[in-house]
Amino acid sequence: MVITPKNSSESNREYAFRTISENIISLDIEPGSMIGEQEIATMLGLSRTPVHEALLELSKSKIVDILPQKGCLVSMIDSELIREARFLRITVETALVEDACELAKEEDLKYLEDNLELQEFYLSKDPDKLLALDNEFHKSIYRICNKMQCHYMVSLMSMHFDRVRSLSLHSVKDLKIVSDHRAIFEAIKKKDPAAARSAFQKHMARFELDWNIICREYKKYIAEPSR
Amino acid sequence: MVITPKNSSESNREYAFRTISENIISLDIEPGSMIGEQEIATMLGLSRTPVHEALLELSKSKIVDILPQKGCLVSMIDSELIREARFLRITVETALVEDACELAKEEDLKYLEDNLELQEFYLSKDPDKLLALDNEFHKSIYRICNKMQCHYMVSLMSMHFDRVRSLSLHSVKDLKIVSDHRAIFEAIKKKDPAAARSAFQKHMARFELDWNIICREYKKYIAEPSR
DNA sequence: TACTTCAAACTAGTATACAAGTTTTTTAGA
DNA sequence: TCTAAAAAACTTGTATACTAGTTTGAAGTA
Repeated sequence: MVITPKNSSESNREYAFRTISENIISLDIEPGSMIGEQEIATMLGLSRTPVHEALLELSKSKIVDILPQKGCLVSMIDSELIREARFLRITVETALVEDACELAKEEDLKYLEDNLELQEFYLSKDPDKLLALDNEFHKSIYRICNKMQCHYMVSLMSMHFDRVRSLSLHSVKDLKIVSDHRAIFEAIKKKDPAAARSAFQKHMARFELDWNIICREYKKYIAEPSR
Repeated sequence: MVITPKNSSESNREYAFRTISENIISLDIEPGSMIGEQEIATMLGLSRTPVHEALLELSKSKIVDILPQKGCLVSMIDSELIREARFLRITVETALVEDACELAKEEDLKYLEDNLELQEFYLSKDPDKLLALDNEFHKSIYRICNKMQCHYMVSLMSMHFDRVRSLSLHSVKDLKIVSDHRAIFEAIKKKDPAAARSAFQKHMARFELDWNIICREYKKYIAEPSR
């Protein structure tokens, strides 16, 4: 488990939530492993209470499964939940990129452009940095459309998806996501909703290809279909 | 505050969450009022802990606003958050009703039909019962499409919307929602995605009309636009 | 050795106690 | 009476203590 210092602006609960989330997404906490409240509390120098509350929130998205009086199971990579997370993101964000064509102001376009340049810079250098920029790019679309509450809900579910993207960035060589993002950006800049829509859907379709590769390489982390 | 007995299958935290939610949506707890953890804990015969955790979860959807060391504010009716909740529901459920045309089995159609008959029965008799059946109808669409995790996320945000629907059912006389639901059902039964889509969008558009009526009648509960 | 039983060592859920910050009330002073 | 400062009475955040249930492992029995 990777522990970063506590940000002065965050509460103990927020600190615990952020740290656990980061470690689950980065796979520093392995899918299928058990984590104890006391164990994490000790590592973070906190009591059980804020850790308990953080795990409670994480359990809402089923990224962890609290087994009362037993422990806290970090979920295996579950293709059904990833499917749901993808469905939600594709559905919501497809609608958003169309709206963004109308709503994006000059400063919004500037911000997206800056983000894209950083993505291009870090493309082959730092996968984790790229992932953070990717997330920020998508988040900006929500911000442009004044849908930050939706972003919170979608991002909570996206953790299932993010964990796999984390794998993907490290194992899949041929990355097209940055050029995808630029195509989406250009469509928004040209205020062309149809182009934005198709560029976004092309972007999200790419994942289908990667899934087969990931299944092969990380079989041990992938849940058996329950049916 | 209306207190129902604790269901034997639910934990104290779930009991607190359910009770507080129900009272916020039914407006038995007034928008803009302050509620204390201790106060609610005493009413429910619990300690602060499970109540605290329930309020924490509610704060994630911004239906309550926890002010540290001050108290817990039940949010005013906020048109921006309602807009977001509606956007999310319309976007997600429009996609779902299309999919449902393909995925609905005989037993699913049977279940929807039964629900519809109950809706028709309670239409002019019991607004709260009707609201519950309405929610169950929409939830069934998620179930048919295997998207229950999405349902949880959407429903958490929908509380803003639900609170207004609760007003609407009591104050708006001309209710078309049941016939809307039947139109959606018939489209799914005929496996006609285009018809399902348009029936659903017609259903959700209806709310625009009611909003003006609600604003007039319940002005005291509606937040000032912050901008 | 293999199986049972029971106790000890874990787990999370919840109650309580205290810490830290805000609001309200009281009191002192003019 | 009015103002200002201090203290008391609140609030939530967090730590700790206890409860209840699960797992584990050792002791006892065949």
